[in-house]
Amino acid sequence: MPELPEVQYYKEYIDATSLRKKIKELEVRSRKVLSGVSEKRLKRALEGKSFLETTRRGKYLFISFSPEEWFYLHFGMTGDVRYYKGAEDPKHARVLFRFSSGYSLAFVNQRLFGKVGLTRAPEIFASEKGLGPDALDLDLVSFQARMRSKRGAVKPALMDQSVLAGVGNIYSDEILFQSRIHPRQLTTELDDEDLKRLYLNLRKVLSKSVEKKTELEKLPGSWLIHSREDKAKCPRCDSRIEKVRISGRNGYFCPGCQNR
DNA sequence: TTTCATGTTCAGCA
DNA sequence: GTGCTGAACATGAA
Repeated sequence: MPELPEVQYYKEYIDATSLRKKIKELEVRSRKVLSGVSEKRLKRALEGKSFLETTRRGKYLFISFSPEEWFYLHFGMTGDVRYYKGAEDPKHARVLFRFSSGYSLAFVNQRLFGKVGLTRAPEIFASEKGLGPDALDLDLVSFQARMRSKRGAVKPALMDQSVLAGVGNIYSDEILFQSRIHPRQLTTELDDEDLKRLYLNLRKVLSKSVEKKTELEKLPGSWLIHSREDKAKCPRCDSRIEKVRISGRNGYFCPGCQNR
């Protein structure tokens, strides 16, 4: 379940569990998730080392194990990380770090759309991938400029990882709902005020979700996230939620709250 | 049995 | 080049 808030949660989870512990063994259960690195090279790079620090950019999570060596993870549509003791490995564990303490850290990724690999630095990786600035590390003026640099509908612009990194399908719907902007509204039709509202709601939605530690049921009842279903009742007005297909993804919005 | 799913990437088209 | 659509990737739930 990985958009920015979930990945941020995994980062904090790793910080709390897995730093400065010696990696006795690295186990690759599915080579499919390896990106640009062989199992052999990955094992050689990491075994005997310890994780030092973590950072996140958009939906990518980075963990250093020497000053210029970073392991990165991307979850795709499914997955998380799990830290546990003993031999009971979680289902769909694709890469496992065995610490000498007897604990393990597992990269869990059911659908195998996830990727892990190595890079010399998160910034280098981000520029190679064309990743934009992190959605929570962006000021209003740059947000406005970057959104305007992208034409077309506002929803795909929000989700474009080269414009800003971290927002996916679910949170883009939430941000647009709270900003009262229709997902098909063109970015060129948005004025400074619209973009400011969008920016403030983006920060609010993402930071509140980070705070609730991915427990969606703890998010306010006024949020769309609980009603992402065609013909569901809008949490704010009497309209019914509608489904729209935009850029190959299904989005949900309220035709009453979100006018064009 | 069919459709759909919190992502990314690529081909084809206007 | 830009934006949009559909498909592919792999697995499971409804």
